[in-house]
Amino acid sequence: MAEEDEFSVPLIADLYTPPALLPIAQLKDALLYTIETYTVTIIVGETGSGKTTQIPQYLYNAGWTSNGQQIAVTQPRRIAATSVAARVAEEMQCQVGQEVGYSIRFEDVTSAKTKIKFLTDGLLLREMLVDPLLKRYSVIMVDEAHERSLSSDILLSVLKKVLKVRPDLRVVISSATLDAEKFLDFFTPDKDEVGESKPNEEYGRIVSIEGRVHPVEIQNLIEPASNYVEAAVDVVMEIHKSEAQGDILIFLTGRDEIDDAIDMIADRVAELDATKETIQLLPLYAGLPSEQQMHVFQRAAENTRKVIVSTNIAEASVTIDGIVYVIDCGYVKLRAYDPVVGIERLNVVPVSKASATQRAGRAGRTRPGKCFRLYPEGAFDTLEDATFPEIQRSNLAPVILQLMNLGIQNIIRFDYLSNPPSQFVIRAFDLLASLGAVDTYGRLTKPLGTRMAELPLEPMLAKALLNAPTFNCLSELLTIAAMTTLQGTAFISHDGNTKAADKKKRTFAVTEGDHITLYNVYEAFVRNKLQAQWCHDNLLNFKSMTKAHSVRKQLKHYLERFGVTEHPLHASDVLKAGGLELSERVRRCLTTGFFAQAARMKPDGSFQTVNGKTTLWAHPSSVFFHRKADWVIYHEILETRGKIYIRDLTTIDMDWLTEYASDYYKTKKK
DNA sequence: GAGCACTGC
Repeated sequence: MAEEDEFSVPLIADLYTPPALLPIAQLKDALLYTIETYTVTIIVGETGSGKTTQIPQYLYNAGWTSNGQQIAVTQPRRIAATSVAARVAEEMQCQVGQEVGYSIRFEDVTSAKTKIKFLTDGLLLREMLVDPLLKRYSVIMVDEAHERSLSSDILLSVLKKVLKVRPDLRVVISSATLDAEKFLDFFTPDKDEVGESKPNEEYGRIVSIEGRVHPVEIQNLIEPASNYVEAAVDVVMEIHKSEAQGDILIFLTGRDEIDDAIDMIADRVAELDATKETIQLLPLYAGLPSEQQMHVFQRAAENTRKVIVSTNIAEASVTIDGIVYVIDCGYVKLRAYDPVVGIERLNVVPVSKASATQRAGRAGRTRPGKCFRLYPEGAFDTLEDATFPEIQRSNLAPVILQLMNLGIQNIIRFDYLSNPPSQFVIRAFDLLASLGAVDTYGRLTKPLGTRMAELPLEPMLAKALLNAPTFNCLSELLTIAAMTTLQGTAFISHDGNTKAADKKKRTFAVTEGDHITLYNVYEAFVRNKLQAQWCHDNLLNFKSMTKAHSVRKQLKHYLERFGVTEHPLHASDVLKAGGLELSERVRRCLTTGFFAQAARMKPDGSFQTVNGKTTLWAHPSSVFFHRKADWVIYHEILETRGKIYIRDLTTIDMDWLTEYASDYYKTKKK
């Protein structure tokens, strides 16, 4: 499925199939005919079919860009957009940025010559704010639509609307077998909208392209594993003892399980005969610093079998060649949103059939492989066909803002691929109304609501940032907003030494809390000239800090466009701000966005929500994990293993809650 | 008291 979206490693000649030999080449004419004749074409392309790289070239050669329009190909991930653009540019013998280019946040590598443009689906949605009918494109290909990400679902919905006005536009959707029909049904216009000349079956077609992968033999356990980590370790040792050479990829659900499995395998390996083939153990998860992630791509030493123990990141985002054996625990950790309490949870749930199939396929990229599923064969049939769409598991406030800003009036009756539960929509509207982004008629407010929608930030943070000039702390809020988007990745620990990292972190910590601590970290980074070495010495993630720098710059541009700029503090401003200290102004400003996420510390160090119903805990990364506090607001709340953690905390006065959100707290008391 | 599945603008 995601054969092209891998880390940008150099192409290895013997893994590269010349385009003319790909199965898709035989279908070229049929494909072009279908796309020309039908408005929507669903491509069911297996792994290795070459759909992503070849179809845009076919369309280009067939003249779909000769009238000055472009072909857009959307990807769910940045890495995919850049690496596929590089591959296609190479095949077309041009430089990336010429006929073939890509566009992702912070990086637009396109030019006036660009005809084929790869971009993230989220960015294409943003483009629609400027070009609502996407007139610059003749064809839009939405790749990996079966993953059902929030932005690709939304994109497909708005494309359906665009097609009603632009019958000349062609939409190509790449999907897995199981939901091809669903996509086609979705795009087929309702009966009353279709004229005599265009019966439903004339609107779209499904085209299947076989892949070019090796067979993977599936083996199941007879009984369900009582402990799948232990079962996985047993299977690794069994493979190592009795199967031929080849690397092993294990799918587990999280970091703790990965660490446990690695310890257990290491113990078992120590008992082995040292003269025989040995095992190299490699963890893989998103939170791992990227240098360590890169180890999984390195060839193992002589007589060494690589065993990669991974989260779901290896299912589609990271592709590793040379895997011959896959061990699939059958579970995945997924986010679920609880609209009643307003918190997100991370739950371990059974994978879908599509996921299980994709995981197994990871064993057949280089040669025939084997997949060991740690559950009985019959259990497969009980799995869901596809992973629950993200839109049914998420806080919808950002989505709703975005849809409204695209001119969608009726959010409840909007044509979703899968309807989000109405509870989710109601909760999101409540929040947006309390922030002043929508009025009592459910319309986006101007300019506040539209500006919040345009900023690439969550609504609460966007609101606080837009309020910053009032508190004369725009520069500070820009930094804080940029740093909180890093989601805790600023601090790293070399070789798992979290003690040292915590100690370093304390040198930046302040009693006001995490936001101002993060501000101090960024300020120090800038004072030290954005140096990698300085980050390394202070146990900071250089890549993350550089990202914060880009985000800050981008946010600043947005605010300048809105006519909101930083200005020095004049005497009159000081008076307007009540002559308050900077840190208090920052904390008050944050409260104007995050008032709905307030809590009070109890003597035992835990926190309680305003309504007293829920117990929360400071995340261990917070300065309040060790320190005392009274009232705080927090940026993020997440339940994991039955305990609710809050992250990025800042102290406030209780009075500020009613000062800045009197309506919100009045209605809550009722 | 002890942690974060995965993306993206």
